[in-house]
Amino acid sequence: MGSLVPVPSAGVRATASATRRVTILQAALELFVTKGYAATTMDDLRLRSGASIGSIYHHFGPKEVVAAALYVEGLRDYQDGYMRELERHDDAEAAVKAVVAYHLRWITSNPELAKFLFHHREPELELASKRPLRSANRRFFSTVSGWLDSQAARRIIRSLPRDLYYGLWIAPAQEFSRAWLLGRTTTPIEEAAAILGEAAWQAMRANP
Amino acid sequence: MGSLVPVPSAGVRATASATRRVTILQAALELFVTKGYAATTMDDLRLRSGASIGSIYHHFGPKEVVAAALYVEGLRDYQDGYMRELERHDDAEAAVKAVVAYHLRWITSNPELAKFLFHHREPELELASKRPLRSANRRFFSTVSGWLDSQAARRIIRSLPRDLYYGLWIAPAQEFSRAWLLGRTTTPIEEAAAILGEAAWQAMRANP
Amino acid sequence: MGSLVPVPSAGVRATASATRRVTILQAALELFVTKGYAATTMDDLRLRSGASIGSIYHHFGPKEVVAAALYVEGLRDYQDGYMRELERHDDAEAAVKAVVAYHLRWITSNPELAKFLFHHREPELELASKRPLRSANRRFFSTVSGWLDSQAARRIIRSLPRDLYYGLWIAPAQEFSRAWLLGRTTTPIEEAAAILGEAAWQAMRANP
Amino acid sequence: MGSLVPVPSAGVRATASATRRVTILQAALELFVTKGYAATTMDDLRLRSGASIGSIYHHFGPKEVVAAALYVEGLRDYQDGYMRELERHDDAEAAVKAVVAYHLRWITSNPELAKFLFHHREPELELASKRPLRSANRRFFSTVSGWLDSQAARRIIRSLPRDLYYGLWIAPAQEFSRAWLLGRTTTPIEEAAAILGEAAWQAMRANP
DNA sequence: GATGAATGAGCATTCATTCAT
DNA sequence: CATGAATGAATGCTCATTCAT
Repeated sequence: MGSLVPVPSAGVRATASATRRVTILQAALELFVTKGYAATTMDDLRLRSGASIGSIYHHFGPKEVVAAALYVEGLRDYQDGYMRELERHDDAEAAVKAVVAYHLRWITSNPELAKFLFHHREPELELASKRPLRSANRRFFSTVSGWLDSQAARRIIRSLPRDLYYGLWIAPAQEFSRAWLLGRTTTPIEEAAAILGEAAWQAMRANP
Repeated sequence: MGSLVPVPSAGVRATASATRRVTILQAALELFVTKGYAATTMDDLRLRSGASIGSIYHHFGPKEVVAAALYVEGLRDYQDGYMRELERHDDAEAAVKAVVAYHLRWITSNPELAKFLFHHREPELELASKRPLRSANRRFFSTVSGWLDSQAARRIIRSLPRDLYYGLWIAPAQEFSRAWLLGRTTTPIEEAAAILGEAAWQAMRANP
Repeated sequence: MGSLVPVPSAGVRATASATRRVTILQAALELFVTKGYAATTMDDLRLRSGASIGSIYHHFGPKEVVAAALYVEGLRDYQDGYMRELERHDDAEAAVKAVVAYHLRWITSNPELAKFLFHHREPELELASKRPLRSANRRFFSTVSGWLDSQAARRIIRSLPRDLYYGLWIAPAQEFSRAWLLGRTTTPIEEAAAILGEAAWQAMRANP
Repeated sequence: MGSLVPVPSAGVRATASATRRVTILQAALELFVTKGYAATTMDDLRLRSGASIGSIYHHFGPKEVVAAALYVEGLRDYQDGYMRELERHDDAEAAVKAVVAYHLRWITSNPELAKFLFHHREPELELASKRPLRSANRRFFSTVSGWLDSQAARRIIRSLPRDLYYGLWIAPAQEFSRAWLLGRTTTPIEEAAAILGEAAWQAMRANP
């Protein structure tokens, strides 16, 4: 889950440069999270990854592209898992709770990537990742909205303005994750998942 | 609410330099929010504020300090209003809901400041504001925690791990505000406040 | 000896601003010697002297002028003492040795001023002090050269090219002083004065 | 003697960047001597060396480092020649005089470097060159002191406090060189060398 | 693929100096 | 005489990016 290393398809030899690519992405992730995107220099990246400047440009091009690669690959991984939880559960209650638990699990499994994706929104970065990001987001939001709509149509989940669902469902878990990433929590993840999942369900269920 | 302009006490003339200081802060806020802290140059600030480079440095010093001033003053204003809501209401339910409404109101009244405070966490910035920030945060968290503890002791609010309260209470409203600031909401603020306040109360109240 | 404080002539009240002037000069001396002229800022001077920027400019004008005042007053004091030793002694041997002893005494009595005058030649500074300096130097060199010529004419001191006298006479003591100012000597001043005076005399005396 | 250009070993092509490095050092030397270290800007250096700002920083880093490189390489060359004279001569008298002559020769052969090393002590500069400088100086002083001690032990040279030797030996020649560098001498170097060498020997020899 | 020298626009910051109060 | 806000040219240095080898 959440790996940046593309699993090579059968019969496709993982080339040396695939390794180099991943090494650079790993270094970039650590740096972006520690110092921020704007404050990370290509030279920082050279030192940490061990690749030469020329090599970094060979594999990625401008700094923006390194960040974009990281961003898109991370986001896809997160969103894919999210949508998989929706598919996996026929029962709405189970699905709502499973997503909360998944969110917490993903973040604790990919803490660096989570910090980068969810906490370091530097305005400079937004534009870079536009193209492939839009498509990923569109797919994700239409899937989730579709699921919500169908549940609401069946009176299983409350009919709410769309712009309120996401906050009620994920935001409390998100806030808890933020604190967890900063090392400021004591509650075990499983316990938090149970409480936050239940709260999400109560907030979203249709009234009896 | 949320003004960066210190209201001059009666009989005290607002000095020219107090004006200059505020002008610079206003310009900085707009720029930081639009382009981000790292991408804002001192020359941008000079052009927008009308103050000379020398004058900016005379009043603040390094760029970091300008941002820190903005950050601290904004945060204090937000937190003061939050704590005032707790004092104002004897009834826990009313207080919980009032805080949610306050949060939404503050953000819609101070959209620029809200973006700067809540959405633009650039790692470079964190350190700068440390000293005075810590004390403000300490005061805020101990006040809020104290209130929660006393309500929990009286079995009015659920006994929960501390690290979960904040997410259940404010995070959904926060998420909604984020969307509002990006212009991606359609639900009117008052309606959102009602729904989110009620949801917060249900998530936090002690079970009957 | 070597005081920067002008002794007020009888009946002339030392004004408050004379004090201020001297305070600034003292601060400037310490700073120039510690950090160098170029690296000393007017703000350093303000902080160390306690005078406001405006006040420093009122008393001296540009930074160069502060340095020039220090330089000229210090050099005059040194040269006056030097020439006084020549007048005081009829005997050439006594005069040569007395000057060596005087040099060491002056430097140990005015260590800061000595560092400023003799060790910190920053090219930027030269020009500033030109006018009044030239006249002081001219007077000094013509006096000393006159004395040497008359002694040489009487076959008491060797006839040497003029450009060699100064090195043979003072340079060894100068070198010792440099080490002393850096705290790198152990020999007591009086002992050094005796040895260096004798050596100077042997190097300069006419052969029997 | 005194060349900043590293002589390429046979068969080793002088690389382009070695050339660039030397070009920059040459330009720096001229500028530091003319305007002083503090007053020389990186842009001056760019213009005079023909290298871009980026290239200068690529090869050296901060301005201090350029000066330090110059300083250390120059000092080593001077000290190496000094020590070679001591080795070359078995006879103490010949050695003492040879060193005086060497000093004058070195300075007249490397006038720019000599000005930089011996006359432009700007306090800002001292710290930069510390590390490699200390080791060079330590080696030099222990070699020279060792030589002096052994001569003194054999009663060939006077037993004097260590802190006086250097001044008696070299300082008069140093003072003459200073004047020579300023164009204020008329005596030919060879004549000065003879007189100053003899004077140094008389000041340092053991009494018969 | 890999390397690192070269480039130069761009930026934060400093600082001497002026001048209104 | 004293003060300190205001000014803006000047400066050291950074850094993304290119390209010849």
